[in-house]
Amino acid sequence: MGVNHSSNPALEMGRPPCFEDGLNKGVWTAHEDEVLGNYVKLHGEGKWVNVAKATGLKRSAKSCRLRWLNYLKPDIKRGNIALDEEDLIIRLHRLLGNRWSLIAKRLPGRTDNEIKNYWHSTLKKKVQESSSNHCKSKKKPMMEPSAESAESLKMDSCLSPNKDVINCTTSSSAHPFPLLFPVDEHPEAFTPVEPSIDGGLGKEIVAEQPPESGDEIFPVNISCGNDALWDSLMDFDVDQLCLSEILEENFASFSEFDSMTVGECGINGCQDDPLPSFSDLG
DNA sequence: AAAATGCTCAACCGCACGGAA
DNA sequence: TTTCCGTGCGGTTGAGCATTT
Repeated sequence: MGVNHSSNPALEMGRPPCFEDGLNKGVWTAHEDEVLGNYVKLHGEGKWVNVAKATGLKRSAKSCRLRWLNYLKPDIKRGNIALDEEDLIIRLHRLLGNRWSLIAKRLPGRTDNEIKNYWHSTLKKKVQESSSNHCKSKKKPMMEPSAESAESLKMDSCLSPNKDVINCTTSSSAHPFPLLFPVDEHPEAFTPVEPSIDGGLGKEIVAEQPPESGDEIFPVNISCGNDALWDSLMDFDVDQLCLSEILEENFASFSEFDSMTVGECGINGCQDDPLPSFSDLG
Protein backbone atom coordinates (compact mmCIF):
# COMPACT_ATOMS: atom_id res chain seq x y z
CA MET A 1 0.00 0.00 0.00
CA GLY A 2 1.33 3.34 -0.93
CA VAL A 3 4.36 1.82 -2.50
CA ASN A 4 6.03 3.28 -5.48
CA HIS A 5 6.09 0.28 -7.70
CA SER A 6 7.74 1.98 -10.58
CA SER A 7 10.93 1.86 -8.65
CA ASN A 8 10.42 -1.76 -7.81
CA PRO A 9 10.91 -1.60 -4.06
CA ALA A 10 11.36 -5.28 -3.60
CA LEU A 11 14.35 -5.17 -5.85
CA GLU A 12 15.68 -2.23 -3.93
CA MET A 13 15.25 -4.34 -0.85
CA GLY A 14 17.70 -6.67 -2.42
CA ARG A 15 15.47 -9.61 -3.14
CA PRO A 16 17.07 -11.34 -6.05
CA PRO A 17 15.09 -12.78 -8.89
CA CYS A 18 14.98 -16.51 -8.89
CA PHE A 19 15.75 -18.61 -11.94
CA GLU A 20 14.15 -21.98 -12.22
CA ASP A 21 13.17 -24.15 -15.13
CA GLY A 22 14.40 -21.49 -17.46
CA LEU A 23 11.80 -19.08 -16.13
CA ASN A 24 12.38 -16.05 -13.99
CA LYS A 25 10.52 -16.10 -10.75
CA GLY A 26 10.19 -13.53 -8.07
CA VAL A 27 10.29 -9.82 -8.41
CA TRP A 28 9.90 -8.22 -11.78
CA THR A 29 12.60 -5.92 -12.99
CA ALA A 30 11.91 -2.54 -14.52
CA HIS A 31 13.05 -3.88 -17.85
CA GLU A 32 10.63 -6.79 -17.70
CA ASP A 33 7.85 -4.39 -16.81
CA GLU A 34 8.70 -2.26 -19.78
CA VAL A 35 8.77 -5.20 -22.14
CA LEU A 36 5.49 -6.52 -20.89
CA GLY A 37 3.88 -3.10 -20.95
CA ASN A 38 4.96 -2.48 -24.48
CA TYR A 39 3.69 -5.84 -25.59
CA VAL A 40 0.25 -5.30 -24.10
CA LYS A 41 0.03 -1.83 -25.55
CA LEU A 42 0.68 -3.29 -28.97
CA HIS A 43 -1.33 -6.47 -28.79
CA GLY A 44 -3.80 -5.90 -26.02
CA GLU A 45 -4.54 -8.04 -23.01
CA GLY A 46 -4.88 -11.76 -23.26
CA LYS A 47 -2.87 -14.34 -25.13
CA TRP A 48 -0.47 -14.36 -22.26
CA VAL A 49 1.20 -17.49 -23.49
CA ASN A 50 2.39 -15.53 -26.49
CA VAL A 51 4.04 -12.88 -24.40
CA ALA A 52 7.07 -14.93 -23.54
CA LYS A 53 7.46 -16.17 -27.08
CA ALA A 54 7.03 -12.77 -28.64
CA THR A 55 9.08 -10.78 -26.20
CA GLY A 56 11.65 -13.23 -24.96
CA LEU A 57 10.56 -12.63 -21.40
CA LYS A 58 11.40 -15.61 -19.27
CA ARG A 59 8.14 -15.46 -17.45
CA SER A 60 5.15 -17.75 -17.34
CA ALA A 61 1.87 -16.67 -18.86
CA LYS A 62 0.37 -16.54 -15.42
CA SER A 63 3.12 -14.36 -14.12
CA CYS A 64 2.74 -11.95 -17.03
CA ARG A 65 -0.98 -11.74 -16.55
CA LEU A 66 -0.66 -11.15 -12.84
CA ARG A 67 1.98 -8.51 -13.27
CA TRP A 68 -0.08 -6.66 -15.83
CA LEU A 69 -3.33 -6.84 -13.95
CA ASN A 70 -1.90 -5.94 -10.59
CA TYR A 71 0.71 -3.35 -11.40
CA LEU A 72 1.18 -2.32 -14.98
CA LYS A 73 -2.37 -1.70 -16.05
CA PRO A 74 -2.72 2.04 -16.52
CA ASP A 75 -5.86 2.48 -14.47
CA ILE A 76 -4.44 0.86 -11.38
CA LYS A 77 -4.94 3.13 -8.44
CA ARG A 78 -2.06 3.04 -6.03
CA GLY A 79 -1.94 4.41 -2.58
CA ASN A 80 -3.84 4.16 0.61
CA ILE A 81 -7.28 2.76 0.57
CA ALA A 82 -9.72 5.45 1.50
CA LEU A 83 -12.24 5.13 4.26
CA ASP A 84 -15.13 4.89 1.86
CA GLU A 85 -13.34 2.19 -0.05
CA GLU A 86 -12.63 0.39 3.18
CA ASP A 87 -16.25 0.61 4.15
CA LEU A 88 -17.28 -0.72 0.79
CA ILE A 89 -14.88 -3.63 1.03
CA ILE A 90 -16.31 -4.58 4.37
CA ARG A 91 -19.84 -4.41 3.07
CA LEU A 92 -19.05 -6.33 -0.04
CA HIS A 93 -17.11 -8.93 1.85
CA ARG A 94 -20.05 -9.37 4.13
CA LEU A 95 -22.19 -9.87 1.11
CA LEU A 96 -19.90 -11.84 -1.15
CA GLY A 97 -17.37 -13.48 1.11
CA ASN A 98 -13.88 -13.98 -0.20
CA ARG A 99 -14.83 -13.17 -3.75
CA TRP A 100 -11.99 -10.79 -4.13
CA SER A 101 -12.28 -10.39 -7.83
CA LEU A 102 -15.92 -9.46 -7.50
CA ILE A 103 -15.17 -7.03 -4.75
CA ALA A 104 -12.37 -5.55 -6.80
CA LYS A 105 -14.75 -4.95 -9.67
CA ARG A 106 -16.70 -2.64 -7.42
CA LEU A 107 -13.64 -0.62 -6.58
CA PRO A 108 -12.28 0.94 -9.73
CA GLY A 109 -8.53 0.85 -9.88
CA ARG A 110 -8.14 -1.64 -7.08
CA THR A 111 -7.02 -5.17 -7.70
CA ASP A 112 -8.24 -8.33 -6.14
CA ASN A 113 -4.79 -9.03 -4.81
CA GLU A 114 -4.57 -5.64 -3.18
CA ILE A 115 -7.96 -5.96 -1.61
CA LYS A 116 -7.23 -9.45 -0.44
CA ASN A 117 -3.99 -8.36 1.17
CA TYR A 118 -5.65 -5.35 2.71
CA TRP A 119 -8.38 -7.49 4.10
CA HIS A 120 -6.04 -9.98 5.69
CA SER A 121 -3.66 -7.38 7.02
CA THR A 122 -6.05 -4.71 8.19
CA LEU A 123 -9.75 -5.09 7.74
CA LYS A 124 -10.11 -8.56 9.13
CA LYS A 125 -8.86 -7.37 12.47
CA LYS A 126 -11.00 -4.28 12.38
CA VAL A 127 -14.08 -6.26 11.62
CA GLN A 128 -13.29 -8.79 14.29
CA GLU A 129 -12.77 -6.08 16.82
CA SER A 130 -15.96 -4.33 15.92
CA SER A 131 -17.86 -7.56 15.93
CA SER A 132 -16.52 -8.50 19.31
CA ASN A 133 -17.72 -5.16 20.58
CA HIS A 134 -20.95 -5.76 18.80
CA CYS A 135 -21.21 -9.12 20.46
CA LYS A 136 -21.23 -7.60 23.86
CA SER A 137 -24.74 -6.58 23.03
CA LYS A 138 -25.47 -9.30 20.51
CA LYS A 139 -24.76 -12.85 21.25
CA LYS A 140 -22.95 -13.85 18.08
CA PRO A 141 -20.26 -12.31 15.92
CA MET A 142 -21.20 -10.55 12.73
CA MET A 143 -18.35 -11.84 10.70
CA GLU A 144 -16.41 -14.99 10.18
CA PRO A 145 -19.11 -17.31 11.33
CA SER A 146 -17.98 -20.25 13.28
CA ALA A 147 -18.24 -23.74 11.99
CA GLU A 148 -20.52 -24.34 14.89
CA SER A 149 -23.01 -21.74 13.85
CA ALA A 150 -22.83 -22.84 10.28
CA GLU A 151 -23.37 -26.37 11.32
CA SER A 152 -26.23 -25.50 13.55
CA LEU A 153 -27.87 -23.71 10.71
CA LYS A 154 -27.41 -26.64 8.45
CA MET A 155 -29.13 -28.63 11.11
CA ASP A 156 -31.88 -26.09 11.20
CA SER A 157 -32.25 -26.19 7.50
CA CYS A 158 -32.12 -29.88 7.08
CA LEU A 159 -33.56 -31.42 10.12
CA SER A 160 -35.94 -29.05 11.71
CA PRO A 161 -39.32 -30.65 11.52
CA ASN A 162 -41.04 -27.32 11.73
CA LYS A 163 -39.06 -25.73 9.01
CA ASP A 164 -40.97 -23.88 6.41
CA VAL A 165 -39.22 -22.92 3.29
CA ILE A 166 -40.18 -19.41 2.55
CA ASN A 167 -40.82 -18.25 -0.91
CA CYS A 168 -38.93 -15.02 -1.14
CA THR A 169 -41.47 -13.43 -3.42
CA THR A 170 -44.07 -13.67 -0.79
CA SER A 171 -41.89 -12.86 2.13
CA SER A 172 -40.10 -9.94 0.64
CA SER A 173 -42.12 -7.42 2.49
CA ALA A 174 -41.00 -8.91 5.74
CA HIS A 175 -37.58 -9.65 4.45
CA PRO A 176 -34.84 -8.32 6.65
CA PHE A 177 -32.77 -7.18 3.71
CA PRO A 178 -33.78 -5.40 0.58
CA LEU A 179 -34.23 -7.57 -2.44
CA LEU A 180 -31.39 -6.75 -4.68
CA PHE A 181 -32.68 -8.44 -7.76
CA PRO A 182 -35.90 -8.19 -9.65
CA VAL A 183 -38.23 -10.96 -8.71
CA ASP A 184 -40.20 -10.57 -11.89
CA GLU A 185 -37.20 -11.35 -13.99
CA HIS A 186 -36.15 -14.32 -11.92
CA PRO A 187 -39.23 -15.99 -10.60
CA GLU A 188 -37.46 -19.32 -10.73
CA ALA A 189 -35.03 -18.08 -8.17
CA PHE A 190 -37.74 -17.73 -5.61
CA THR A 191 -39.53 -20.96 -5.90
CA PRO A 192 -39.72 -22.99 -2.75
CA VAL A 193 -36.92 -25.41 -2.33
CA GLU A 194 -37.22 -28.71 -0.66
CA PRO A 195 -34.88 -29.01 2.24
CA SER A 196 -32.19 -31.52 1.60
CA ILE A 197 -28.87 -32.67 2.78
CA ASP A 198 -26.62 -32.37 -0.16
CA GLY A 199 -22.95 -33.05 -0.15
CA GLY A 200 -22.31 -31.05 -3.24
CA LEU A 201 -22.93 -27.58 -4.47
CA GLY A 202 -26.56 -28.06 -3.88
CA LYS A 203 -26.10 -27.38 -0.23
CA GLU A 204 -28.40 -24.80 1.04
CA ILE A 205 -27.67 -21.66 2.80
CA VAL A 206 -30.29 -21.04 5.34
CA ALA A 207 -30.67 -17.74 6.98
CA GLU A 208 -32.82 -17.29 9.96
CA GLN A 209 -35.27 -14.58 9.52
CA PRO A 210 -36.00 -12.57 12.58
CA PRO A 211 -39.17 -13.94 13.96
CA GLU A 212 -41.99 -11.54 13.80
CA SER A 213 -43.17 -12.79 17.11
CA GLY A 214 -41.91 -15.26 19.59
CA ASP A 215 -38.82 -17.34 19.07
CA GLU A 216 -39.98 -19.25 16.10
CA ILE A 217 -37.38 -19.56 13.43
CA PHE A 218 -38.23 -19.03 9.81
CA PRO A 219 -35.35 -20.11 7.71
CA VAL A 220 -35.04 -18.59 4.31
CA ASN A 221 -33.85 -21.31 2.09
CA ILE A 222 -31.31 -20.09 -0.38
CA SER A 223 -30.15 -23.08 -2.29
CA CYS A 224 -26.57 -22.87 -3.42
CA GLY A 225 -27.55 -25.19 -6.17
CA ASN A 226 -30.11 -22.81 -7.49
CA ASP A 227 -28.22 -21.21 -10.31
CA ALA A 228 -30.99 -18.81 -10.96
CA LEU A 229 -30.70 -17.34 -7.56
CA TRP A 230 -27.03 -16.84 -7.91
CA ASP A 231 -27.56 -15.38 -11.31
CA SER A 232 -29.90 -13.02 -9.64
CA LEU A 233 -27.35 -12.11 -7.06
CA MET A 234 -24.94 -11.57 -9.84
CA ASP A 235 -27.42 -9.35 -11.56
CA PHE A 236 -27.29 -7.21 -8.52
CA ASP A 237 -23.62 -6.94 -8.95
CA VAL A 238 -23.23 -6.70 -12.64
CA ASP A 239 -21.61 -3.37 -13.26
CA GLN A 240 -24.60 -1.60 -11.87
CA LEU A 241 -23.28 -0.34 -8.63
CA CYS A 242 -20.13 1.52 -8.06
CA LEU A 243 -18.56 2.90 -4.96
CA SER A 244 -20.69 5.96 -4.53
CA GLU A 245 -23.88 4.14 -5.30
CA ILE A 246 -23.24 1.38 -2.85
CA LEU A 247 -22.24 3.79 -0.18
CA GLU A 248 -25.42 5.67 -0.74
CA GLU A 249 -27.37 2.48 -0.57
CA ASN A 250 -29.38 2.08 2.56
CA PHE A 251 -27.63 -0.81 4.15
CA ALA A 252 -29.15 -0.34 7.53
CA SER A 253 -31.63 -3.08 7.16
CA PHE A 254 -29.15 -5.17 5.32
CA SER A 255 -26.62 -4.80 8.05
CA GLU A 256 -29.23 -5.85 10.48
CA PHE A 257 -29.78 -8.91 8.40
CA ASP A 258 -26.07 -9.53 8.36
CA SER A 259 -25.74 -9.34 12.03
CA MET A 260 -28.46 -11.80 12.56
CA THR A 261 -28.21 -14.10 9.65
CA VAL A 262 -25.73 -14.00 6.86
CA GLY A 263 -23.01 -12.83 9.12
CA GLU A 264 -23.57 -15.78 11.35
CA CYS A 265 -24.14 -18.44 8.83
CA GLY A 266 -25.56 -17.35 5.55
CA ILE A 267 -23.27 -17.01 2.66
CA ASN A 268 -20.13 -17.47 4.61
CA GLY A 269 -21.62 -20.25 6.57
CA CYS A 270 -21.27 -22.33 3.49
CA GLN A 271 -17.57 -21.85 3.26
CA ASP A 272 -16.80 -25.49 3.36
CA ASP A 273 -19.13 -25.78 0.45
CA PRO A 274 -17.94 -23.38 -2.17
CA LEU A 275 -20.48 -21.04 -3.53
CA PRO A 276 -21.40 -21.40 -7.12
CA SER A 277 -19.02 -19.67 -9.42
CA PHE A 278 -19.52 -16.02 -10.10
CA SER A 279 -17.01 -16.25 -12.86
CA ASP A 280 -19.44 -15.31 -15.54
CA LEU A 281 -20.06 -12.04 -13.85
CA GLY A 282 -19.16 -8.80 -15.43
C1' DA B 1 21.69 -2.23 20.67
C1' DA B 2 20.13 -6.64 19.55
C1' DA B 3 16.76 -10.14 19.16
C1' DA B 4 12.10 -11.44 18.64
C1' DT B 5 7.81 -10.78 16.79
C1' DG B 6 4.41 -8.94 13.79
C1' DC B 7 3.09 -6.77 9.50
C1' DT B 8 2.93 -5.79 4.58
C1' DC B 9 2.66 -7.02 0.02
C1' DA B 10 4.39 -9.02 -4.35
C1' DA B 11 4.32 -13.22 -6.30
C1' DC B 12 3.57 -18.18 -6.71
C1' DC B 13 0.71 -22.40 -6.58
C1' DG B 14 -3.05 -25.34 -7.31
C1' DC B 15 -7.52 -25.81 -8.80
C1' DA B 16 -11.63 -24.91 -11.60
C1' DC B 17 -13.81 -23.37 -15.60
C1' DG B 18 -14.74 -22.61 -20.48
C1' DG B 19 -13.66 -23.00 -25.19
C1' DA B 20 -11.39 -25.30 -28.96
C1' DA B 21 -9.77 -29.35 -31.20
C1' DT C 1 -17.66 -37.07 -25.53
C1' DT C 2 -13.12 -36.49 -24.20
C1' DT C 3 -8.87 -34.14 -23.88
C1' DC C 4 -6.03 -30.20 -24.00
C1' DC C 5 -5.00 -25.50 -23.33
C1' DG C 6 -5.49 -20.84 -21.74
C1' DT C 7 -7.30 -18.08 -18.32
C1' DG C 8 -9.03 -16.58 -13.86
C1' DC C 9 -9.48 -17.00 -8.98
C1' DG C 10 -8.47 -17.65 -4.07
C1' DG C 11 -5.16 -19.35 -0.81
C1' DT C 12 -0.63 -19.29 0.64
C1' DT C 13 4.23 -18.19 0.91
C1' DG C 14 8.29 -15.66 1.83
C1' DA C 15 11.36 -11.57 1.94
C1' DG C 16 11.99 -7.30 3.88
C1' DC C 17 10.46 -3.70 6.98
C1' DA C 18 8.58 -1.96 11.37
C1' DT C 19 7.66 -2.35 16.02
C1' DT C 20 8.18 -4.26 20.48
C1' DT C 21 10.68 -6.39 24.18
